[in-house]
Amino acid sequence: MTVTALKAQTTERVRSVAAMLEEEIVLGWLLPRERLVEEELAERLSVKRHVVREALADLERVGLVERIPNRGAVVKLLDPLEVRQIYSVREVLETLAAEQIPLPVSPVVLERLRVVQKQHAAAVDAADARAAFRANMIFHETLFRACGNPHLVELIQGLAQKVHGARSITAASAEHLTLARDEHAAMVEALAVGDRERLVALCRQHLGPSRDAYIAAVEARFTRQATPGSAIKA
Amino acid sequence: MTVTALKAQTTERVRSVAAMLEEEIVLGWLLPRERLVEEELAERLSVKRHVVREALADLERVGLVERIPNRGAVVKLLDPLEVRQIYSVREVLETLAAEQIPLPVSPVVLERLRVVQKQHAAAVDAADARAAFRANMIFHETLFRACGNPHLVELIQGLAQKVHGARSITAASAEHLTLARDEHAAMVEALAVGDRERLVALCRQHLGPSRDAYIAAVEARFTRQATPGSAIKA
DNA sequence: GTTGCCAGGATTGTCAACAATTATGTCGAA
DNA sequence: TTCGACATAATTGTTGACAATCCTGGCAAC
Repeated sequence: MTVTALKAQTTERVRSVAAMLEEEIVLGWLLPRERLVEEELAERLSVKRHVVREALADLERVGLVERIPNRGAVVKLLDPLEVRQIYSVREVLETLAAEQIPLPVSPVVLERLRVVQKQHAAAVDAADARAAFRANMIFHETLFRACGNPHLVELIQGLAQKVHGARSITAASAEHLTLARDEHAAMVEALAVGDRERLVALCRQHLGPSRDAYIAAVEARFTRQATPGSAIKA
Repeated sequence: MTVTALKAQTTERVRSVAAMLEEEIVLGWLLPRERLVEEELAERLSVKRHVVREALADLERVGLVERIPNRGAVVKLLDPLEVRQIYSVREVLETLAAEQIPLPVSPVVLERLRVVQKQHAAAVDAADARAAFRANMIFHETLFRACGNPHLVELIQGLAQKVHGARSITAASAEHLTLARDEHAAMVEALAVGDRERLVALCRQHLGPSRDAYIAAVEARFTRQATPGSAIKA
């Protein structure tokens, strides 16, 4: 739909391509273990192979993609243990950030959060997974940025990216999206009334569902020797 | 001195070059604000420009280097605020890791730590800054790995890398090196006797000196409008 | 004396072709 | 039929040249 890169400043195009691929992974267009062939992507995204190459290197650094020398890149499949480990660190960091947000929060931040939250809610109600994903990203960035430590925010975002591959399960699920929508609203409210305890609790709760859903999905679908009775279904 | 990359597996060479540059930054060979010209580095390190390019992209993502489109890369100068912010997160994460190390620690880890600690001590006593730097990196990686969460370790290492540029002040200082040496020994001891509280306290203390030294050095040397009486000296 | 402009040089960004490596498929022998 | 060697195809990795961009310094105009 949106032609993001028109005449970007070189390195911007790389970022743009990386972001597009990231979105496709999150939205389930690209599934775990799927091969990412440079030339193919280059043609599809209307950029040169060189750019795709750099973008894939970026995604590898982030942890969304795995690159084997001379064999190419595949979207990385996180095993449940890794997911648990990542989420446990996320919990600590997001809790920490929430605790450090100065209360009462600045009105401008609060207003921005309200706006983004409304956009997210609208996207969820319209079942627009892509818009919901984007609004969700912006919401959390805006929220955690209020803690005042950009490096902490960067870490939180990095960890979120790492499990983006895991989000393809929840990113399209109406149930999860509405839950997230309501939790966002609750967060804004807690922030508005200056209830830190509630805010922190909400942030912690917020992580659980997507983690559990992914672990359940992986254990049901992607493990090889598990679930001996059920053969491949779909 | 050491010809690290002889016939590495492509992507390994990029890592190798990035590591070399990182070392040169830490050891003060490359100073903040110094330009990193691709072709020059390529010739000096006997690799193609392409490899240097990717290595610089790596270092940019890590935060050691700043890259401006069409203008090239410079080693990043962290302002004191950033250093404080990074160290505050480091403190949380390293404390967390130390708290999660299962005690008593496995004998094999303890033995490995002892070996590395001895190497570090030897390097410090021999005033070999490079060897000390390497041993120091390995020591902390070995220590924190024992916490069992690789992603937490990765974050800790990433933050450590970010302030590597800041370490050029302390990495060559005999005073700081001997202090670090003794603290490492104390950590191993605390680990050996299973004294968690002491271990955590040591980890926390361990961070302070280099942070303070860097902030002091930056405020004395690199700020522009400060120190109005003293003109450029060297 | 200051400002604006243009040429020259240095450096990064782009590209397409080529080399190297790995996977795939076929054929023959046991 | 199964196994292994070999040829072939698909894909990544590398290279050098070229284009675009940005800084530098000098010169002229105000």
